[in-house]
Amino acid sequence: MSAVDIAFHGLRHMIASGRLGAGEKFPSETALLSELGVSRGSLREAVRMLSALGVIESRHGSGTYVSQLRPEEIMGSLALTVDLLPLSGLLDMYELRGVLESHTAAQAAARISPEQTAELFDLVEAMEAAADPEIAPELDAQFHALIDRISGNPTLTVLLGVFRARSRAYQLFALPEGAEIRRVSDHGHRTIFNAIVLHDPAAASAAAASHVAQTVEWLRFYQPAVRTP
Amino acid sequence: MSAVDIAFHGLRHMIASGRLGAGEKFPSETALLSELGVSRGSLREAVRMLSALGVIESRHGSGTYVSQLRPEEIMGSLALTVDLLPLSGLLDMYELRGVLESHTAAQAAARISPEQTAELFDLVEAMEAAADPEIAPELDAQFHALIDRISGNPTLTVLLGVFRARSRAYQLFALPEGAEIRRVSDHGHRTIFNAIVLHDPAAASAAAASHVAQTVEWLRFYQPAVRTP
DNA sequence: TTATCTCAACTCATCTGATGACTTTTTGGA
DNA sequence: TCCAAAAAGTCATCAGATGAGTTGAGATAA
Repeated sequence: MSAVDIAFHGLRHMIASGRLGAGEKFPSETALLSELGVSRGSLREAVRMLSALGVIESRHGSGTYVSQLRPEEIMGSLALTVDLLPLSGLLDMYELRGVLESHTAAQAAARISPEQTAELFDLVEAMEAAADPEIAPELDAQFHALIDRISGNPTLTVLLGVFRARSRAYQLFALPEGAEIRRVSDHGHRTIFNAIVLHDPAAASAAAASHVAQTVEWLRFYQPAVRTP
Repeated sequence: MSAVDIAFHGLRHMIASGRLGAGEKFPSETALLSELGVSRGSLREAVRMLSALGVIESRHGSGTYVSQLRPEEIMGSLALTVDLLPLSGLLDMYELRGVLESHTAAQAAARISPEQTAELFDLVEAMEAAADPEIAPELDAQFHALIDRISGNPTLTVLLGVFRARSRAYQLFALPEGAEIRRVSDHGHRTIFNAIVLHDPAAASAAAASHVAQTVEWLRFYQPAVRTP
């Protein structure tokens, strides 16, 4: 077991064993060095690992703390990695996304309030009216994010946000066929919207699944290159 | 932007930009130092971060490589973190698990082969017959894992495995009420099994959802302490 | 020629010491 | 009592040295 592994599991165990709870502060670097029996470099690498995973946070000048350990934060750690997956191996993940989108759409249909209905309506209208090819994808994301939020599960909201950001990088709307794709996409949004507003979970679920399936079709067919800013 | 951030995003960009593909080797530490303009310590911390996220791998004496970038590997990086979440904030995640279990059960019902049927049957029988309280949870895990595998999506298999490992740490069967819990649990398994064997996706989906919901009920009611080995 | 062994070069792993930068607490004065 | 400056504590970063594992070229023997 390497020095970094010792430090990593040592730190992790402090949380798993209940010695430290969410938000609590670790002993100082110096104290941890002697407790874990590794050098400062190894300890710092272990801290960075747990930090990348969203489990702990280091604050310069203050100390190192256990994070709030909220599921949505943990899922958020996927954001920087999902973008790196090649399109080829991504279809499994789209199946996952389809299942989850169906679920949030159904939940939203069951729970949406009048105020939220108005908000969602505004987004659909704005999306269909958007001429700017920069704005359309942004509204698209907002539309789906709002549905996720209405469904009431922050973890799912974050996870689907991660997936969606990945899709957006492909910029389907910017393809030569972008106009037609947008037309079909907007129609899909309208279908989802109608089902949700009518409080029809089954229809919303089916519409969302179909919407994702459509996206997968486009990606498989066009295989657009990712934008690398 | 801190030195580690510079190194982290620099490395990440080498993959995102396509300069390095899955399995390819990074330049040596020394070469990266001058390219990224940070010290060895900072570079190593950044490498560890990406390594913890499952994106790259360092091999002692050989070099640092991009991982295979398979979705299931990325999801696997959650294994060490989900176990740390407190029960209180875990219900959102169980909703996620319920949705996914329903899906894999339905998929399995649609796709199961005769050989797989026999295999699954053996597991159900063994589980109901298991007297040893150590073996029962293991067979339980195998039963669900097999269903996931039959459903044909490695990413989902890994993700659900992570969630299930989390549940197992609570050792419901070891409670005073364990015998009754096992009886109900085994009945749930039998229901799921029957639906899958009958190629009835809808029934399988419902049975799986109910099985997860039952688990959540138990956890909420008993709030057992985690086992910390 | 082919197979195997040896060793040098290359690579990551770890430790140590020193310095900088930021935050929090304490302290002293108004 | 309030506020600002000082001090203490903490993480951030760099640089150098040494250890340990891997790899491949070249020597050697079959």
